[in-house]
Amino acid sequence: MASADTNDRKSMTELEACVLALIALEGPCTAYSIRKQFEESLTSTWHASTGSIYPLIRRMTERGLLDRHAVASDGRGSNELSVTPAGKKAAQAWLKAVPEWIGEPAADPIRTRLNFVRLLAPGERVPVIEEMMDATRASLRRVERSMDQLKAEGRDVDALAVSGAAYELRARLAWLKEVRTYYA
Amino acid sequence: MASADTNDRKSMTELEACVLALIALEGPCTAYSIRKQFEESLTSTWHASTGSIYPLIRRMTERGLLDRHAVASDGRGSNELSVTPAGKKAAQAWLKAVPEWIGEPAADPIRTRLNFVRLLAPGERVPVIEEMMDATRASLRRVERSMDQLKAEGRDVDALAVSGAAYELRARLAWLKEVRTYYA
DNA sequence: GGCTCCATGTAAGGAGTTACATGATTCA
DNA sequence: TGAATCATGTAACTCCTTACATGGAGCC
Repeated sequence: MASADTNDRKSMTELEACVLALIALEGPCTAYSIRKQFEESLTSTWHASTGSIYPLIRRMTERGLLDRHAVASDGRGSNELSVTPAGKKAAQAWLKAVPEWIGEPAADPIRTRLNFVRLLAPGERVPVIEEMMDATRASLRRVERSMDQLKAEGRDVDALAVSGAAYELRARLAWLKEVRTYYA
Repeated sequence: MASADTNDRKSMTELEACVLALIALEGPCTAYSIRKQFEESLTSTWHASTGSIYPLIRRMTERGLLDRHAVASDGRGSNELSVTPAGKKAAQAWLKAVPEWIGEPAADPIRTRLNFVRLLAPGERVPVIEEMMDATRASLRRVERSMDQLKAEGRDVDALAVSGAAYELRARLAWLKEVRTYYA
């Protein structure tokens, strides 16, 4: 049947797929620049620390998904990374194969915590909820600022992608407001 | 200065805190029942597989946060777990110490993927987006069903907690609709 | 000459996953 | 008596994190 070797490589982690897709989309770039982009990302989930990114790139190169070319003019040993045809295919396959679990609510540490808010003394609950609202509002401001900037740069597609986070944060705020009313 | 020993234990992971808070809230229960609760939870983030839950409980017991009592009447070696006073304090401290990052948008694999949707051929984008919408709708139905059931059981507090997920999913759908329009 | 950024990497360790292993209880 | 469920655990492995280590490039 199908060759278990070329096709059937064990599926990628989210981080691997994410890095691969990023390189596929943004063209040749260094590991360092990828790391920076993750660092500046609004969701801190993706840290892409050195200890994860360099081994990851080695793995992907060994699997034939990435190519690396030393930048001749740079004495620092810079490597430009680009996707191989197989790498591009893999990134597209990752996008097209929508897993069933993907529709699930995202893991939100605020929701997790609020499941247990009754552990606090009655008077302590509302202040905690309000701290969470403040943190969410601060985050929302950052997201909106980032959207404005992207729009100003004419990067409407990226602004639209980021707006997903804004939708989420506004929904969270609406919910927290309801929860606060309940515990007030 | 402050005793580094009693107070200063390295902060808990989300899973540890979650298990601790769960035991604190739901009273004595077995590791098995905790595992079941996580399995049935609507967010599959928390698997709490045997390989994580049992070592975790041992760690927490060693740290003096949990107590375990063998259930005498059970020949299966069942252990009832309960929180120690220190454990309850730790759970409350976890809830009260709202970290700055908590306001950030949650890591949503759908948002992650949609950042890269331009990697697909133009005709492939909308179908993928619609699959994601379907998956989200299915999830929303499950969440709403679960809320109805909780309300029917008079567990309004729990229903309110779950409704946070409904808010998030509806926001995601609204955003996906906008994205679909853009790519249509 | 020294500071900051660019750039790549390793080492030790933690936490979680899957798969395996074992055995009691309950119910048809 | 056999199957499903209750119940606890270990072993091997993967990935990620933090902290460390190294050195060139650009600028004042």
